[in-house]
Amino acid sequence: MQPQLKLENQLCFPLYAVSKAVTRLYLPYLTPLGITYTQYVVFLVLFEHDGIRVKELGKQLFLDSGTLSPLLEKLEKQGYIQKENSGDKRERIVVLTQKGKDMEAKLAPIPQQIAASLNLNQEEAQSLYSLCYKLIDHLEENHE
Amino acid sequence: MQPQLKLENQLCFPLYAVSKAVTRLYLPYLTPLGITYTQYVVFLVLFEHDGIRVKELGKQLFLDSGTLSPLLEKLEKQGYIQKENSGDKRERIVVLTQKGKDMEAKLAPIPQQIAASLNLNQEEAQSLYSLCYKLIDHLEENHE
DNA sequence: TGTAATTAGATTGCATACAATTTATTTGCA
DNA sequence: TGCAAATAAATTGTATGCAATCTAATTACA
Repeated sequence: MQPQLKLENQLCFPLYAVSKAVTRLYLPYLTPLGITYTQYVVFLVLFEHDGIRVKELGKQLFLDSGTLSPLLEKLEKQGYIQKENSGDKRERIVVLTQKGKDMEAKLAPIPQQIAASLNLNQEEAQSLYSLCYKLIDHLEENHE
Repeated sequence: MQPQLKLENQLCFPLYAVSKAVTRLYLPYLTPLGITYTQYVVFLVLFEHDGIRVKELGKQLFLDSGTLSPLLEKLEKQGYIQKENSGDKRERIVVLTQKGKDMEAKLAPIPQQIAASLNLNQEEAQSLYSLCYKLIDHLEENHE
C-alpha cells in the first residue's frame, strides 16, 4: 500500500488517540461528581471568568452554541449555573450559583492526580504543551 | 482561583483542542469524498489489513463496537466494504470491495497536503509524534 | 431614519464516543 | 461430556461536536 497512508506515518492519529486516552483518565474522578469532561472544562473557564458570555465561553473552548446550548441547559437544570440577560438582549451571561462555586474545591485535586498518572517528566510535558499550542494557534488563526 | 485549575496549566486541554483542530483540517478533503474523519482512519487500517476482524480494527483505532458497528454499516451500505463470516461465527471479517480499494488512490494525496498546512518542521512533528505515542502506550497499557 | 447586513444564541440533523447490556458462540474445565 | 465463564459483535442510552438553519436583536450606512 501507499506508505504515506499508513496510520503510523500520520500525525493526526496519535493526536486523536491521545486526546481520547487522556480524556478517559478523567472519568474516574468526574463520574462520581456527576459531570463529563466537557462539563469539566466549562467549569474551569467559569472559575476564571464568572459571568462570561456564551460566545466568549465557546471561543475559549473552541466549541460552538450547538454544543454549548444543550450542555449549559443541563448544568442549569442541575443547579450549577444560571443564565442571565445582559444589556445586549441577544447575549446571555453564564453565572455560577453557590453550588457551582462549590465545585471548585471538589475539582482542585484532580489535575495533580492526572499529572501523576502520566509518564512524562516536566520537560516532556512542557514540550508537548508547547507543540500543541503552536499548532492550535496556527490552525485556529485561519479558522474564524 | 486555584492556579492548578487554570485551563492553561492543564495538558489535557491543548490535547483536546489540537485533536479537534487537526481533525477539522481534513474536512475539506474528506467531505467531497463523502466520508468522515473516523471513516477515513477506518479506511487506512483496511488498506493495511484487509480482511481484519471488527475486534482487531477496534484495537488499532481505540474504538469499540458501539462506534464501529453503525460506522461499518454505513460503509457497507455505501458499497465500500462487505462483512463476511469467519470460522468463528461470533466474529465478522471486514473486506474492502473494489469501490473500497479504489478509495486508496483518492486518499493518497491527503497526508502530504495536511502536513503542508501544519506549521511544524520535521523535528517538531517527530517530537510531537513520539510524545503522543509515549503517552498512548502508557495509558492504553493500563486500560484493557 | 429606515432597512439591509451582522451578530448571539437556540435548534436541527447527522456522526461519533463509549459505558452498559444483550445475543450468539466458543472455551475451559470439573 | 456438560455447563459455567468468556468472547465478539450488535444494540441501547447518553453526551458530545459541528455544520446548517432559524430567530431575535443590534449595527451600519445609504
